[in-house]
Amino acid sequence: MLLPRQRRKRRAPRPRDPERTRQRLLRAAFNEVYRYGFQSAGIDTILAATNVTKGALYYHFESKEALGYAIIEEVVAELTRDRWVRPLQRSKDKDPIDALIGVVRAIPHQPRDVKGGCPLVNLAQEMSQLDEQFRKRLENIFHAWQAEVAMALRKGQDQGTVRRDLVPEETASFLIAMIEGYEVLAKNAQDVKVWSMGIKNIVGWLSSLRAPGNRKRT
Amino acid sequence: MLLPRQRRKRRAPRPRDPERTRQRLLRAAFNEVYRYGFQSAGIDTILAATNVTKGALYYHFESKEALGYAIIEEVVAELTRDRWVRPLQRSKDKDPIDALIGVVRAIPHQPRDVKGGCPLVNLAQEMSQLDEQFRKRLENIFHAWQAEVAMALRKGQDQGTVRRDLVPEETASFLIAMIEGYEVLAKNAQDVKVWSMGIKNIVGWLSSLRAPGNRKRT
DNA sequence: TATCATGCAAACTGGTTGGTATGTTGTTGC
DNA sequence: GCAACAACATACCAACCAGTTTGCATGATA
Repeated sequence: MLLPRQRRKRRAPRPRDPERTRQRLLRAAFNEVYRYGFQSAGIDTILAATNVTKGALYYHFESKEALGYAIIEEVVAELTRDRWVRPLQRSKDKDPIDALIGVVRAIPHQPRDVKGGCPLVNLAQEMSQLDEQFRKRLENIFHAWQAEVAMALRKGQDQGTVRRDLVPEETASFLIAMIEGYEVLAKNAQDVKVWSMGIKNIVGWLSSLRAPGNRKRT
Repeated sequence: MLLPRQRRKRRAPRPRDPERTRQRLLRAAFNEVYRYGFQSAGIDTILAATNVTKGALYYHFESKEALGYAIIEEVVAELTRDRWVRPLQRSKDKDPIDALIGVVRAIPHQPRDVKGGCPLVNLAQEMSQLDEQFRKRLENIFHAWQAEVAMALRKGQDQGTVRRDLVPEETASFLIAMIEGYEVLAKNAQDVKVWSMGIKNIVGWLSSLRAPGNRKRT
């Protein structure tokens, strides 16, 4: 029983908006997880950053894992769509290599982002081996990403702007690996310059994918 | 006070060899950290895997962090030396590109390794942003790795077997980024095939570094 | 106006965690 | 053969942590 004899004080009730509460929780949880990793992110710390109480959290999410799954499906997946899927679909009529270069250059590169690394990689690195549910959700995102890049490359092959000797899916994975790899290096160095150098090299490599006769200067 | 009236039972004393005990602790701790990450690796779990007691651990290491530092400096650094520094130094007289291809192909690729990812990346990913002491030690390893690859490339440039238009240090970082990137992808997929494909592409890229006129078929 | 489900708030709990205090044993120097 | 130190073993602890229980306010509904 909770405080049987004494009246409990309650904080002044705030306007009720469950969906808003849920979103606030997701955001704060994402930030915590982004910084400390899923396992080390504390429920209490997340709550402290939101002015939401534990009761509310466990009303919206069954468990810490459920919260983690929601972070991936709603926050991380959305990030990827924002940075890759939509930009590539918007620039459908451009040369795909130019489009890819543009997207790569547009990856956030503020000190905050570089030092924090890629949210997708952070989670994959930590959880893929430990929890199949995490892994599958992360794989969906990787797959959507790769499929989008592959589609752009294939289109370029049809147009004649991209070399025909490369396999779009493999090349897409290669590009993703390069990006994630540099993201890891830059995060370890905690240095934006490492990232800039990475982008430069990746852009150079992307240019080498142009079909002969379609070379431009970069 | 500990059990003031009752005699404590003690396990049968085992042969004393402090250095051996230390190494056993390091190994077990590395395994735990490799699997669960540093923050989530439990002291008690590590001890359970070793038949060593907490007293012994805290006799050899001041704190969990100190244990982590030792893991990096002694176990992870040694792994990198084994896989990169020594092989590259042993094959000094070979074509550096051939040597690099050999080393890349020799990276462990058993299911265990692929599913666990790269120990260096695992730790860097988790700790670089959180603990400067971890970060610096990991950076030393990355740096030694990069320097070794760069040196091989430079030697190739002098020999005329490697393209002169590339900057050895940058290209070395690029290679490392590719490897780590694929390591992340393969770990997330928990699939050896992803890794094999990565190696294939990396080897292809390495071949493209050969100086014109020195091209071989791969 | 009474009722009831929704959306929380806050105290509480049981297990885990890194770390410590202190006792005990093997070994080494004298 | 004994003191002193190195190398542990064991019990213990405070803090923390995910999750639970119960209470309560509020708006929708009857």
